[in-house]
Amino acid sequence: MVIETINERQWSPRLLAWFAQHRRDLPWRTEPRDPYHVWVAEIMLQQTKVEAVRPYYENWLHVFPTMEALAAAEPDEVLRQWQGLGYYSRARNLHAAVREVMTKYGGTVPQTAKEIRTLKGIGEYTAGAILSIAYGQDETAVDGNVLRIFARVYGIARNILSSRVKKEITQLVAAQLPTGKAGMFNEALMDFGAMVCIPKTPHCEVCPLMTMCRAYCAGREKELPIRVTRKKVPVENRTVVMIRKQGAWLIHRRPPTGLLASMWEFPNVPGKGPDGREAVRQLLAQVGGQVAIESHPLATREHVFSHKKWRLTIYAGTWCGGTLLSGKEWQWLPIRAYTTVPWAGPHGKLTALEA
DNA sequence: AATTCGGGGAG
DNA sequence: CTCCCAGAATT
Repeated sequence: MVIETINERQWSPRLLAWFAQHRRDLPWRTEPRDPYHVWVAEIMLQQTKVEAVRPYYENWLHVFPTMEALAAAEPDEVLRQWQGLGYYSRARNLHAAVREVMTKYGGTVPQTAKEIRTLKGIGEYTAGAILSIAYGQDETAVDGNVLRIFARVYGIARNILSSRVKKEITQLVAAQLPTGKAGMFNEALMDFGAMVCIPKTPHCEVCPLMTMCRAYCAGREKELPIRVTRKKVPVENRTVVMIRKQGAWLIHRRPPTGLLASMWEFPNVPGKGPDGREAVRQLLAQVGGQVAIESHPLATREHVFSHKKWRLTIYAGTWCGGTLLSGKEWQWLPIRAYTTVPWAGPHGKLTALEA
């Protein structure tokens, strides 16, 4: 097979040829393209699958066939028609923006990027989509499909969700935009991304760009694109007690394996409030001591790991008696020697609380 | 740059 | 169950 290089190459004709054969017949693609229709479709399609949008779109144009009709509607009625489609700000913004078009632009959807971008709910992508599809302007419309396709074709192994990569891909799209056919190209990318260059398992065997796709040629089409999301880490409440006996703190060495292995910490247990304090008291009883724990926390601290977050509630406590079982995992640490042990995560910083 | 905002279908 | 989808607004 001949491997073609993608840099500097104009491949939009190949995609347009594919589009001519495989273009989806969608209700908002009636000719001539109406700016209002394109607008409604683009808003509904934000983060929403085509099949979910289809019935809503048809109903919408039935209930609000024109911008005049939509502008005249009550907000509750507008929201009612959107009910079930999700992201309800889209409906509120669309309603407000259409009203603005009626009053401020004489009922004509603005034809410049600058003006159309001021309308509520119309961001970078939607502005480009409306201007290119409805008005035939040479504008890019970079959405999730485009980011995925370009990341693969150009072999971009970086986070497509970062603004930097988005900007770079936008430049690549602009360089590829066929003059006078930007709208068609943008729609071709949508269909291509929905039918061939799909997220998980792309259909490379039928792809018209396979010979020039860097990801495919490297056998990495399933590894791209890369999307790094901040998955919310679980929060773990822990109760920490700083126990003093004369000039020393009672500290504990963590297990030799696992999180913060073998590092030293103040006595602590999962949980918070009275239950947490009671759990610490019992823990120390097992070790051989009776302790009294203050009823009010000394401080709270949060510490973020890659996979979890500790929310620490720190109490002061006093050693009331007993003998510490001999062993290597507990010891009394002279206060002035606090820098001599390796502290587990945030525990070292707690020494500042009771200096 | 990170969060929030819905709902549904695919894997 | 997780991921992802024709994103935008807010912080």
